Amino acid sequence: MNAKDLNTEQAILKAAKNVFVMKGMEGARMQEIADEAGINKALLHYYFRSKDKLFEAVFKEALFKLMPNLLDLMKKDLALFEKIKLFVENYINTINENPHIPAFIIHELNRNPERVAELIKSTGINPSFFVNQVYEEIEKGTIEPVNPFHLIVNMLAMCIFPFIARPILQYIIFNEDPKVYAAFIEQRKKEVSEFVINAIKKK
Amino acid sequence: MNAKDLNTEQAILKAAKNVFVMKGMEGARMQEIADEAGINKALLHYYFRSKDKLFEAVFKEALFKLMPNLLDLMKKDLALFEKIKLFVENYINTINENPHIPAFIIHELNRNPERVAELIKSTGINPSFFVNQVYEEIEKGTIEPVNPFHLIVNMLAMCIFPFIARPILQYIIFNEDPKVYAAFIEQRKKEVSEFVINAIKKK
DNA sequence: GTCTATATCGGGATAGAC
DNA sequence: GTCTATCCCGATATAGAC
Repeated sequence: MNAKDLNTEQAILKAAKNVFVMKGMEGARMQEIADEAGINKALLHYYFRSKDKLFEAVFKEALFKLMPNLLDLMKKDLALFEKIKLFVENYINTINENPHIPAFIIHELNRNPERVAELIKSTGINPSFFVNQVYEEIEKGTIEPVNPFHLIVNMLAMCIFPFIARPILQYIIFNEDPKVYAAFIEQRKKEVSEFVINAIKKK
Repeated sequence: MNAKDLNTEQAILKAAKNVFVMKGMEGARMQEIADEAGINKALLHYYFRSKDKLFEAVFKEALFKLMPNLLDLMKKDLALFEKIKLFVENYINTINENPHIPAFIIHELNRNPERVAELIKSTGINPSFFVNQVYEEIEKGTIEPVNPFHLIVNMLAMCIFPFIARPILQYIIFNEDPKVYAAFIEQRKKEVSEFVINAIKKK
C-alpha cells in the first residue's frame, strides 16, 4: 500500500464519515460519498467491498471516538468530585468537536442493537471501579446514598442530550439563534458538574 | 368515510407507526408496512398518496404524544418541587409506553430539522412561565441560583436518555439482562426527581 | 489504481380488473 | 375499496478498458 493508496482511502473514509453521520446507513448514497471524496462510485467498491463494509468502518471509528472518555471515567484514580468535573468537561469537549456523532450512534444502536453490543464488549468496559468508588464515598458519609448506576446514566444523559436534541432545544429555548447555542454548551461544562455534585454531596 | 374505511386506515397507521418508528423513513419498506397491516402495497397509496405523506402522519402523531407533558411542565400552576416530581413521573411513564419514539424523533430531528421546527412552533410552546417560576424561587432563597434553561435540559435529558441509549446501557450496566432494565426505569422516577431537587434546593 | 459503461435488483408508484 | 400485475427509476455492485 503506497502513499497514494493511503490518501485515497483516507479521503473515502472522511467523505463517508460526513455522509453516513448526517444521513445514516439507509439515507446515505454511495454517489454522494464518491462526489464528496472527489472520486467515482467504482473506487468505493475497490477499497471497501460494499456499502455495508464502508459503513462498518465509519461506525467503529465514530464509536471509539466517544468510548475512551467513558473508560477514563470508570478507571482513572481521582477523587470522586474531581473525576466528575474532569469527565463532564472532557466529554462535552469531545462531543462538541463531533456534534453529530451521538445521534448517529443512537440511530444505529436502535437499528442494530446486537451488532453494537458486540463492539462494546470488545472494549472490555466495566463500571465496577467507579461503582465501588461511589459506594466508598457513601460509606465515608461524604455523599448521599445515591445509586451509582443512576448517577452514571444521569451524567451521560446531561452531557449527550443537548447535542442530539439540538434542533428542538434551539427552538424552544433560544428561538432558533444558533450563536447563543454554542455559548449554552460552553456554560454546561460548569453548570452540569455543579449540578451533579450538588445533587449528591452530603449537606 | 364509512366504518370499514376507518378500520383500514387505522390498521395502516398502526402498522406504519410500528415500522417507521423502528426503522426510520429510509429504512422502512412499504411492503413491510402492508404486510403488517394485512393488506397490499397499492392500498397504502390509495389511503395516503405517498410514502412521504404516510410518514408525516406517523411522525406528527409520535411528536404530539410527547409534547403535552412538556406543555404541562411549562404552564401548570404548582409549587416547583411538586411540579418537578410530577413531570418526571409522568414523562417517564409516557415514554415507557412508547419506548422507541424518542429515538425515532431524534433521528428525524437531525435528518430534517426545519420540518420539525415548524411542527414545534405550531404547538405554541413557551418556557417563560417555568423560567419565571424558577427565578422567583431563587429570589425567595428556596433554591440555588441555577440557570432555568439548563435545568429544563437536564430534566429532559435524564428522562429521555435511558430509552434512546437502552441497548448500550443495558450492556454496560446490566450485562444484557432486559428484565432488570424495566426495574431500573421504574426506580428512575423517584431517583431522578430526588436528584434534581437535591441539586437545586438551598442547604 | 482509476475510470466508463452496464448489469441487476429492489422498491415506490400506478393501471386497471373486480 | 381492494386486489394483481406492471412500470420505472434509482442505487448497489461489477466488468472491463486504460
